[in-house]
Amino acid sequence: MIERDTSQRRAIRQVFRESDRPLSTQEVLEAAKKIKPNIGIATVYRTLKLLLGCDWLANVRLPGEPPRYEIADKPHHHHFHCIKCGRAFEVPGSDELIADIVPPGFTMESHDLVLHGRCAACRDPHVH
Amino acid sequence: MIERDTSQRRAIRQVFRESDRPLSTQEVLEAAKKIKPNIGIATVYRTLKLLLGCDWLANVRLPGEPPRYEIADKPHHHHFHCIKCGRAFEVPGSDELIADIVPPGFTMESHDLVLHGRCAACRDPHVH
DNA sequence: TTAGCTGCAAACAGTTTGCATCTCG
DNA sequence: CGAGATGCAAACTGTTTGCAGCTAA
Repeated sequence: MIERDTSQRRAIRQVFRESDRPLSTQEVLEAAKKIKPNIGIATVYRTLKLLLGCDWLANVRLPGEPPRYEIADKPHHHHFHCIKCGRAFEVPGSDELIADIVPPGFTMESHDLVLHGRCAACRDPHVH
Repeated sequence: MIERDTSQRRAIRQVFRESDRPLSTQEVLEAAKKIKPNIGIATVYRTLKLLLGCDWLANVRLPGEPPRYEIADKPHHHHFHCIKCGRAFEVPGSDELIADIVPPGFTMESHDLVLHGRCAACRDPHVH
């Protein structure tokens, strides 16, 4: 799927390897610019699509948020979306709980669970 | 919150009252045009925002899908998104289970849970 | 009558695409 | 050298906003 190993593509993969949370397109662009200063947004979009297509990246879609991306080989987990700083975090998955609520006759193949609240850094409700 | 009862706003509320499923912006526009043919898309957006603000409408956001809206008076529930027919269904909420996985230091205020799979009508994997 | 609402079109924001140039292999 | 990748800017799509005219109360 990946045809050539260019410095731009190397920079984008490095950005994801060094991140512990899912990144939006803009976050990828900004981080990649620190490695390859004149990389363009079109290259970010094209590379994200490429890395999704070969399953090197996975799409993280929080309802109502622009799409984010993370390396695809992570173990199953859910996401926590901070309502103050807007960042997304990983939280451990617990699946048996969810299987119980599938209605009779329905077959569940996957699920998305997103928690909304304040992350540890934004926990004080008096500060904003 | 609603200041005036105009024919456009009446048309949009009628559309939701007569729908048994969440509607996207375009679906609202098309249905409202049957009642008020020259209603504009800007009025739809403005009215949806207004009806969300006064909690007459609720936002139904399935990850990766355009936003939909439904009348807000429904009890807490999750959605099951059928990967074959694309329809969204309600499933009962089960909240205590989810509180357990919030990481230390984080504060959860709400959550979104979407199940993906086949509904009872689409359960046979050989048919498509 | 008049504050608030509407339709239109222009403005915006996020994403994709066309193209001349560049570069990996 | 040449196919494929890049950066730029223009094109697109979905949503918001400015404004002159309209309408509910």
